[in-house]
Amino acid sequence: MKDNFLNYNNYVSVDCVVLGYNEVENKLQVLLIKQKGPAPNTAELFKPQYAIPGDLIKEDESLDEAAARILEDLVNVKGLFLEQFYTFGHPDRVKDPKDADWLSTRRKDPLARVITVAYLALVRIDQINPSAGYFAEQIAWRSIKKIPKLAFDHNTIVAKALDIIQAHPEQHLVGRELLPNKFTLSQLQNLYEVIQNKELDKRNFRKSIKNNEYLITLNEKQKGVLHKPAQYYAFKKLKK
Amino acid sequence: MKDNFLNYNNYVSVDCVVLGYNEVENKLQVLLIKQKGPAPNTAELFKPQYAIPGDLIKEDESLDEAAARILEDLVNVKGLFLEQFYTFGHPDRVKDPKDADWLSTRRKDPLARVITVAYLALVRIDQINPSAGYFAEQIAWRSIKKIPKLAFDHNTIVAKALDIIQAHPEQHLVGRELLPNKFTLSQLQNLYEVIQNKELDKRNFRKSIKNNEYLITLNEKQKGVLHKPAQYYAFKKLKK
DNA sequence: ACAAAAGTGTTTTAGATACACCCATGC
DNA sequence: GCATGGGTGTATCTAAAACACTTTTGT
Repeated sequence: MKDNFLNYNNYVSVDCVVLGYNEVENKLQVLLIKQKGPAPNTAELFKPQYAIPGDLIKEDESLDEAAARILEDLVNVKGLFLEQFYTFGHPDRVKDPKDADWLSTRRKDPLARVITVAYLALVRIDQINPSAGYFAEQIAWRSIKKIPKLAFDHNTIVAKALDIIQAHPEQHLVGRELLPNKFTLSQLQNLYEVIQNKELDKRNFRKSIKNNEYLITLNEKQKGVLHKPAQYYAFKKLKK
Repeated sequence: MKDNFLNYNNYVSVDCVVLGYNEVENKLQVLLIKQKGPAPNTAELFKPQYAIPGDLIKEDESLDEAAARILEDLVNVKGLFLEQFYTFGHPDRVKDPKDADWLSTRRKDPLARVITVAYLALVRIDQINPSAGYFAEQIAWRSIKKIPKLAFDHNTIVAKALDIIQAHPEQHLVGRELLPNKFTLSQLQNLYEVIQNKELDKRNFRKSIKNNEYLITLNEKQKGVLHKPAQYYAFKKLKK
């Protein structure tokens, strides 16, 4: 039982898989940061890697608050869909030699394990303004189909996030975050197709979503398009 | 960024919601422990509470290994269904005065936050042999419908575990853990009814499970029962 | 022969799938 | 008038739900 008096030296972090939807190209992308060197303009001493944004938790904040803080610092947007999905804590997850360099500049004990609680965030790429700065030298959006090698076990974390969003049955929750306030049924269908990674039949799609009824028909149509203008829709407010 | 050199003092624990199925009474129960006093036979100085089994993680073990260790120490069974489901880390989750007493005997810093990674385990009550000992003064099974007030935020943790098992669509995974190697369709139906907390129609139930096909028909029947003997079935092996 | 649980089919309903043409607009 | 994406209906199949009686055994 004495053991309990020791086991105290755990770093705990929150990492965010930020998925952004690019409506124009109809792609899902992940927000990556390029790790910062130990001090400004010393980046050349370093081999910076791409990583997902994350940070150690602060003493007085909950995990949800930490995730919101990281997201806010990075993308300058509040109140988005944000959900904890898994915790990664293998003792070796920060022991890869490729990561030693970065850790040595950031940790009192660079060899100590880091347990990380992973969150999934959904954002509209066109609506946010990610800023390199506190967290990163640079930020970059990368298609979920072409994710580079990432720091630590971040590839595993991203893969798990993608599994989860694809398994998620209540996709209108996802739609709420990734579409503008008013949108056409084609926009909605495109989004669902990207998430599910398959094509959907237009008529069947419209039938099924009109049954499930989380949509309201606005009384506004597209203007200035060179084809039949589409009806705009919006999501019903969620009760509770 | 200096903050990172501080945030080191986190206790990390793993807590296990052990759900046991009692086939005879057809009930789902949760395994609870009664907290141990600071030393043998000093329990009377204490107000021991019920809690779910958990422990701080050790330096060299993964979260999954910690969960398996806790479960093994407690119920003397290996290799059961065991799944991480959520991490609880609110700064106040161990700050309730009711818990101060226990913490003061177990922690170098009794006020430090404890982040706990929660696991769900499924066991057949008749197959295991939980032992009071290392973890607990006593152990107790309690029906999921009558769970007492527990230490820390353990009521919240148990509630979340129950949500998850009920939402879980692949219930045959659950069945594998909670039924004997050979079983009748009525046994399977009883289990599903308890988990879903509703009655199922016998004919429809049999139709649906025979479609989904994860069962094999054994060539053995019940013996010595005072009614028509039932056919035995088994689960197909899962391929990886 | 009776008590007890096992076992079995049909009908109805709702949702999923497959599939092809006309419509409104800008240029 | 033509190019562009928007919008619509029907037929078929599959899955879910509702519902009642006969069978096999032990005593």
